[in-house]
Amino acid sequence: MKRDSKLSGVLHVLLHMLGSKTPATSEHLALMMGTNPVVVRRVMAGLREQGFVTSAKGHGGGWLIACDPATVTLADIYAAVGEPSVIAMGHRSETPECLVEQAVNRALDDAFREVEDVFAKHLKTVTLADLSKDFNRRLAARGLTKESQTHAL
Amino acid sequence: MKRDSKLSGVLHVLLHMLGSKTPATSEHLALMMGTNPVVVRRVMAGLREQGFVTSAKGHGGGWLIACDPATVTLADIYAAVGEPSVIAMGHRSETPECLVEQAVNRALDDAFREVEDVFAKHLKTVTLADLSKDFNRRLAARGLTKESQTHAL
DNA sequence: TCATCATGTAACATATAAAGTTGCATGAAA
DNA sequence: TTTCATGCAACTTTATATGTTACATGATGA
Repeated sequence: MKRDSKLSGVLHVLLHMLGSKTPATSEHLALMMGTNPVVVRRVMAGLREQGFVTSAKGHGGGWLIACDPATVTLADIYAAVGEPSVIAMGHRSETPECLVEQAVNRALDDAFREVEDVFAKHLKTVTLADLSKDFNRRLAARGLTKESQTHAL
Repeated sequence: MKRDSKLSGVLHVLLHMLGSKTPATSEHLALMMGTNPVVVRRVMAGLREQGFVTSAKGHGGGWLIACDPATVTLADIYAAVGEPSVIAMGHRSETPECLVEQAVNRALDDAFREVEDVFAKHLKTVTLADLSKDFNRRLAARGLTKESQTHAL
């Protein structure tokens, strides 16, 4: 299966935007993410609906963070991008007549539910600010400033 | 992403085979699974390598269970089919230079690792015999015998 | 006012991976 | 020696995430 990278991508973009007072254009963000501006808009649209970012058209327009990174968790962002399934496995039939398959589905669903549960709980424990802190640790370890990193994309 | 249904499929097949003293052909099993005999052989090959089933060519040939269902867990079967990743999400870049992306990858990897761990542990707690028991409960609930179900595919 | 810039979005194209299919080789049983 | 079954490689199909094009909408500033 081709893996969904929306959560990864949007987190990347959000972290680059953190602290910036000037709007970032989709094109600028797309360059950072190594993708297309339309893809950025698509995924950011979900965040805008939830009020985590704002967008503005025209000259000087673009995207701005509109939330407190210390209170927004990865679970919130995950929800905002549509909660793409974490699970890469499925059943051969979702509503089988065969009782054997029903038993199999049941057993696997138990496991899948547990997995989704653990994933959701984990995401709730990490805030955007936590990610930012980790990023700054990495910067410091290289003896760089936030600006030098930002400007290098 | 298209979901991997190898584990689901092979469990279905195994449960149908449980208790049978006569070999089941790939074609027969494929009919049960609603798929192609070659697909059955492909996925059963992994089980054979691990010694969970045997196969025989020629007249009266086919597949037979070669393990004790009470001691083989879903984790064993999962391993035998090649441990397809449970996780449907990924990073935009596996080895990013960007420190922001490194921080994001790290955070998500933590979650992914936990998920895989939980999944593996869960599978270890369920044996083929457990599945079979659940199947028989379902049969009884319908007032059927094992034979009537088997013959109806 | 109008040229420019940026988002909004639909429609279409591409890429990737799982599953399905075909064809033929191999070997066992009748 | 014919038939039946697996073994397996190569190819096709399908699903879905991502990328791309094109154009509408609306804001800014000269």
